[in-house]
Amino acid sequence: MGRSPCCDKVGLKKGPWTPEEDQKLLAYIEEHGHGSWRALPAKAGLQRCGKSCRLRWTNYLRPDIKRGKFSMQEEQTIIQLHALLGNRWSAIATHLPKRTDNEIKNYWNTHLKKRLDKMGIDPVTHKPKNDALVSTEGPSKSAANLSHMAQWESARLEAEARLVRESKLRSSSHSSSSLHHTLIGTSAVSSSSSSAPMIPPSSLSLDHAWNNGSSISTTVNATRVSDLESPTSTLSENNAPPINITSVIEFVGSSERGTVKEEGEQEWNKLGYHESFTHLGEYKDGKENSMPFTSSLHELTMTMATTWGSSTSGAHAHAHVAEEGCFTNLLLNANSGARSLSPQDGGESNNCHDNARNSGSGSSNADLYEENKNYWNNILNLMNYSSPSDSPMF
DNA sequence: AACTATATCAACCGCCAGACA
DNA sequence: ATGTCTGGCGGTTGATATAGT
Repeated sequence: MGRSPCCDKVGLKKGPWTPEEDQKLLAYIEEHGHGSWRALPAKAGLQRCGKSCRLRWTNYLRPDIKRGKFSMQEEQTIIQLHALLGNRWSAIATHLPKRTDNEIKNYWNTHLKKRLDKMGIDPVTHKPKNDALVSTEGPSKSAANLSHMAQWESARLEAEARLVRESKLRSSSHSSSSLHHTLIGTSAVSSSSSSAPMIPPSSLSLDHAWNNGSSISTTVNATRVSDLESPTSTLSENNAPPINITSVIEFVGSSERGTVKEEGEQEWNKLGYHESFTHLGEYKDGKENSMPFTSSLHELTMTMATTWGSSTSGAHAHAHVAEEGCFTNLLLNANSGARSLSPQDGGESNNCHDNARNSGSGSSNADLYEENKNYWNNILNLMNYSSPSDSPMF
């Protein structure tokens, strides 16, 4: 049974919106909230379908949208999240406040994908195209781990989104149709400022459970989140990392703590990417959070590969992972991450890296490290030498 | 100046999942 | 249990802008 169209297409306008239409839509939503998108066009006096109105609002008219060029930090975040989540633009957008999924998608397709491609990196797998790396555990081991972790991250994001929706419903049930409430409700995640929590209080229990569970299976059971669906995993449950929602949020928030210059004024070298990866082991000033977010996904993948890969049946190593929240800590602990990228260096390291090292399987892991290091050095160096404005890649 | 190629991005389309009757 | 409605998502298109010849 096919579904009926969202609205009667006959006589409805399509194509670019006029300022007058924008004004009508804005005025209506300011006064009444959007309510039912299907019913909105008639009420607002627009010859558009509800879907078109919703898109126009969410992608363009919403007041909490940041427009203009993406900062280097935003680019970095997109690349890393894309490596983790794939083309899940809405999920990526939740980690880039004030950016819409459509905008991120466009930016990826027109800028970042091409850039990675020209660098010889497969924008889908985020691996070098001529990747000949084959670990002794098999070529798919780390990929499988990453995929598995991505599944959990995806599930977490979905659960998070559901909780946001629930919170939105709750808040809307207590509100009139004022724009204020509408805005809060429709952008509970993406509109958060650095001082505002990105997730509703209702998700804290989930966060807590994710953080404290000793295994995914018990964690999920303990949360009693009725609609939290576990993804179908290709690995045993014991390999799954706990996901720290708060940490992931902080990871995004931390990227905003720094002075983010708009309109592409930032440069990679100002962020210290180049230095952090070319002077491994050095620690600029020793202050926590003083270095911008430099943790690489590839390093993360590497660490997961070594940690999980070597602990497939090792409860001990897994317990470490669960307790320390390695995944998100890696995202967060840029400093220690940069310090301890090499498996051979004698510098400080966090527990995750200790785990990776202690449980690693020798030379194959070292090779993997080298491969990963080269991969991200490539990305970061190339980006460093090619600011968007003068990039030879465009 | 005219034409063509390429880049950009707003908007559309089709599909899906959840809610609801 | 089933069908319909609705909102949301990701892929794609097409109009416009810009660069190159």
